[in-house]
Amino acid sequence: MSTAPTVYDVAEQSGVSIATVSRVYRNPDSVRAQTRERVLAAARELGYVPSGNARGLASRSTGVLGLCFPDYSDPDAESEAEAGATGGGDEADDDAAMLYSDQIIRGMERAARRHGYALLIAASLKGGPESLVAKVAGRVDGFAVLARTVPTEELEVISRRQPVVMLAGPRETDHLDHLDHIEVANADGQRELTRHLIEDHGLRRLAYVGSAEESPDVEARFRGYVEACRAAGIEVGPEPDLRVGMMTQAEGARAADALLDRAGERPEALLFANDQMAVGALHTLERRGVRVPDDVAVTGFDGIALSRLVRPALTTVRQPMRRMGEEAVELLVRRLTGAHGGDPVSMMLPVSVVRRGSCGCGVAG
Amino acid sequence: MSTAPTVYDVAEQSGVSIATVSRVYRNPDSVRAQTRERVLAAARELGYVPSGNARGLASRSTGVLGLCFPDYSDPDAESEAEAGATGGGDEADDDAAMLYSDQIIRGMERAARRHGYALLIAASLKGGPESLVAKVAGRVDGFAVLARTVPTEELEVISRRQPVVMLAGPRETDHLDHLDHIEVANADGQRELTRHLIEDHGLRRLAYVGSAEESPDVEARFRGYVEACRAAGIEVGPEPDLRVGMMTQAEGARAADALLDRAGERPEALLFANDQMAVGALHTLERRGVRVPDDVAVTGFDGIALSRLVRPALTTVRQPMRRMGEEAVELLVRRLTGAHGGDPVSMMLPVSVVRRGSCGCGVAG
DNA sequence: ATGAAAGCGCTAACAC
DNA sequence: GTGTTAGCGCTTTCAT
Repeated sequence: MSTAPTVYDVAEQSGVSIATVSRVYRNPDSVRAQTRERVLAAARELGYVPSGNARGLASRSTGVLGLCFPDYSDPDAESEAEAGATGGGDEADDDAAMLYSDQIIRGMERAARRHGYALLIAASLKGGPESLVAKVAGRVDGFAVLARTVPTEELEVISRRQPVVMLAGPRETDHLDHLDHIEVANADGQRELTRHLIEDHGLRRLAYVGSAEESPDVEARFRGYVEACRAAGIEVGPEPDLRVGMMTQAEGARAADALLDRAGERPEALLFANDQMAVGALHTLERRGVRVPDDVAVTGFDGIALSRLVRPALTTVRQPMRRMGEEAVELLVRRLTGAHGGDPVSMMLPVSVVRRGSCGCGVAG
Repeated sequence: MSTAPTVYDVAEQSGVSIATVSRVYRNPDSVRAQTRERVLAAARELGYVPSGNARGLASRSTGVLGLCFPDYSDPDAESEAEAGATGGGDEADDDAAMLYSDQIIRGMERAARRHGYALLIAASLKGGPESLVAKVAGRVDGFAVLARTVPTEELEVISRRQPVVMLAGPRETDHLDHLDHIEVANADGQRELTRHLIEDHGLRRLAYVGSAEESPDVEARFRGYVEACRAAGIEVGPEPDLRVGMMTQAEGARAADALLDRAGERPEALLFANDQMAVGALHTLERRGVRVPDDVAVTGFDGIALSRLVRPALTTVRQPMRRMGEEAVELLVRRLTGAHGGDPVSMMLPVSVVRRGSCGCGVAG
């Protein structure tokens, strides 16, 4: 790979100045047709491709939007799902491993495309002072970050310089007032799902499995659960019945074991703060010969693809991740085109309860 | 948004030279700890974020890999699938709309992440002389292109300057000898699927629906079909029984109509060159009261998520799109790290036949 | 319509 | 260890 040709090479080859070469690419109409052709011909011949970097540097804009997300590689989701959650070994399926972040990527890509932007995606990796965000931030016109991917303070700094929209997580009123923010109605969803279990299925002994890590989303879900219980006159403590470390299938499986082995009456329903745990629990339950939903109902949260593939299919709350990605782009684009003033936008996306077999509803899906 | 701070600002603020600031970020250990802290502190205070563009320009490398793909927005796939292919209206599902390209993106993202690269994705959009590739090419260290996304000659030019791997499509021996290339075993897959229909289900009156556009992949599939027929002593012409324009659900539906309305005996099996058409056909067949697979078998190709969701589930050939994305990155990374010499690599990924309801096999999935 | 020249913010030799 | 000095390839006034 010899050294790449530059504007200078093209200029020389076509007998014009570098300014003209530049114009040919940026604003073709400002150059006489004949000149333009000469330049284009030379460019073709030399194999000239404008350097995006040089361009970005000189023009301070890249035409690229970004997305940073945590390195969510849940080994379970990526392997177990592929190993065939449907029972058919040959059904090993990429789709089942579709993650959260993949849906957001899809949404952002589509929306970015509509607006003529490309999308730069990067998952966090541990690294020096040069964190992930910095890498992305330095290469895009604006970007979205999944909550808790990067230190808040870092975002604080960066968002002073370019549009940033925070995805999920709560609005952090403390420092990040100038950040746009999109979240989903976690509490609403979990409340409605819980209400469904209580009122429609007549269940009253419920157990909730949350997370040990600080996660505003997960806390909001628990809050919704509590609200629904109280509204129905069911007593609940201020804490989930169980908190697990990772919200993975493995932990969910363990959680189910723990809950069933507890002294006292067995719960009629196990509510998990996400689908992965619920799926893990399903495995445990099957292994122990506990029937779902007859002996115990199980519910998740998220609406990942896997939730529909397991048997029984998982009743859950679907988060509009794709839509979130789209809205993120819309927000960024609006900021970049100077729309809505300095006031930070904050939106909450509605979720929907998906009733499937694991709570005792029909066999849809 | 005031103007962003630069190395100069940080240097001044911390009383060092810009070179030192640069070192702190690129090679922290080459700077005395104390100095480093001062610099980092200043950076934090000023809200300094290194410019990826300036960096790329100066160092001629970006740490980013790219992917260009066609603007495949099949309106059917994106809307009809979401409208609930499963019958449950509430099952509106993002997953069903998972495209081809989304799987490749997933694969590339995972692999890129492992190697410390970010991924830049861009779908083609009509544009001036400044085509899509140029935009991507100018911002990445190397990239993958889905076949037929960009003019061959353009690729020819660019691939002289940076690693490019072509996805799908045949190797173009004419001009693009220095391009790496990954394709899937289209012919093998269609041949095996056809053999299955003939030998295992005893069907002999088959009809093949291909595409009118030039597509080497689609042609290879047809070739596999022909081979299987001939091997079984079934006569077939040199052309598909029908060629449609777009390979969309709508066209597939129309194709089914056309085939059923033809004079002569009704075919026992309808083989489509992709899943989307097959799904469209399923709709038509149901509308007309033709039972699948009892009256006629239907098969697709690709293994998109939707294929498993329709009823009956579609028998198809699964392409390892995700794996393709991963391999693409591996190839690019190897090139970038100077591995395997100038000789272009070409690999063919195996596919697998997925037997489901639409051909008369079990009810898996 | 086209050219000249001054950066854009950073890296990379090379000195010290 | 740290500073100096050239660029990297392009955009962009400002002239002409």
